[in-house]
Amino acid sequence: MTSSPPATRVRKLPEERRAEIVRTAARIALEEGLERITLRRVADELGVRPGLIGHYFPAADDLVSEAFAFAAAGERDTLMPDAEAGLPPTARLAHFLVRVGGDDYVDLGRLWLNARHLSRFKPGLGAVVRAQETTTRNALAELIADGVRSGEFTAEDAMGAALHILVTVDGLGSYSNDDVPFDHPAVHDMALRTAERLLVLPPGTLRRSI
Amino acid sequence: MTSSPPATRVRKLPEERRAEIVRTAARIALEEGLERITLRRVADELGVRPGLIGHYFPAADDLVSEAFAFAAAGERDTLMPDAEAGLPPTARLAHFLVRVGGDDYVDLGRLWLNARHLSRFKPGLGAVVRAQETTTRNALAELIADGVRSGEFTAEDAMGAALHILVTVDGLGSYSNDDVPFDHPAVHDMALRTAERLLVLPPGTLRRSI
DNA sequence: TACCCCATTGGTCATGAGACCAATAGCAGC
DNA sequence: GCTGCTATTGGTCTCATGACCAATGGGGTA
Repeated sequence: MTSSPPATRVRKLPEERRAEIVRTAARIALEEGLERITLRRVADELGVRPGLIGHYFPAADDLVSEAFAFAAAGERDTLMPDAEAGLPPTARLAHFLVRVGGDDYVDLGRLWLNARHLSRFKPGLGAVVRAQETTTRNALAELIADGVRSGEFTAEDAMGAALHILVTVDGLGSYSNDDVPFDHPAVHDMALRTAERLLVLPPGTLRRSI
Repeated sequence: MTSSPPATRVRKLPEERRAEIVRTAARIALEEGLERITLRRVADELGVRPGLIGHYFPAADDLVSEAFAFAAAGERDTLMPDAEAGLPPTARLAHFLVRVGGDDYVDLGRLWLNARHLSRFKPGLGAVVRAQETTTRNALAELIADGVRSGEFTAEDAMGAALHILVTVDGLGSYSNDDVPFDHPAVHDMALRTAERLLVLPPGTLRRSI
């Protein structure tokens, strides 16, 4: 009955184990929140001992920061189709904004809210958050600049337009944890409509371009 | 040396003690965050024993919710001058948006970020957050409706405009914990300029009206 | 003045966190 | 095949939390 489990000790390559730990922590962060990332919790998920996680991350906060960076970078790649994909800027922007406004975004919106708050207490996480914000901001500004060059968008200041759009996206993301968000026509597609106004696109262009 | 402090036991009226506890917890929340509200911490501030706080708040979460409600309601009264103050809608709106965009708002912006995130784990707090959002939303919509009635503003949908303004305010509030916010003309007075556009006011009207 | 309610004390207990460390066992290189 | 490095184990220690409770004494009331 009280047979202790085999406890067969598996030794992996350090990089492999480390990647596995970060990936697991990122999944926990997305599903349950950054504060649920603990040495014990990650260890349980991987079927190893907590001490091992501590071996790779002597400061638990570093694991939290890295997990957020991993999750945010991975999700951004999903949200913003690369220019290499061959899509025109209008379609790329539309993809981004539609997904960001859609139901699938709730987890990621929550994660950003989570990280932005937690960075108040964890300076390391704050640095990562700001770095991720910079990357997203630059990617969006670049996308807009592409559109201006191709004549699809009209904007004097691509970075200014990107910032404005992101403020709207983050503002809407503030309500990620409201189980019953306030329903009003003004908030429907607010990010899409804001982008169309800023880039001088006829209303409905973005949603239609998908 | 080891003289134990007198431990003079002060007995206060329940309502008085309770109010004192909530007020102290709200101050801690504003200065250090809602998660710093603990029975021990509040007890230390008041010079009483932790058990006493537990007596008034058998569930610690309820103290957190009430502290947030107290802080948010109190700060809103400061931010949004009442109609009774005799100020015209334009000046009242300008006061609100200037303060919300100013440096004094960081603490409150952080608190809202804090509460919106924490409500993921504390349903009771979530209900309070939504109630406070509703109150703010209605107050702003009412202010805008006043302005439309007096002919100062032009808006078909006062609630829609209020929502749009609040999304912008909350979006900007997302960056409350960034020690070095990204500096760009587009974010300067974004809330003010958004309000002027929505309410069909000449640019600069709001800031000038103070 | 005496009584009694209940605000307040001062503990205990269980839980879960991170940090730390000596012992162990995979596994690659000699 | 042996040896040495180190990934991994399995503990321990300390700290903070919330919940719970019996005893105490302040102060209004009879």
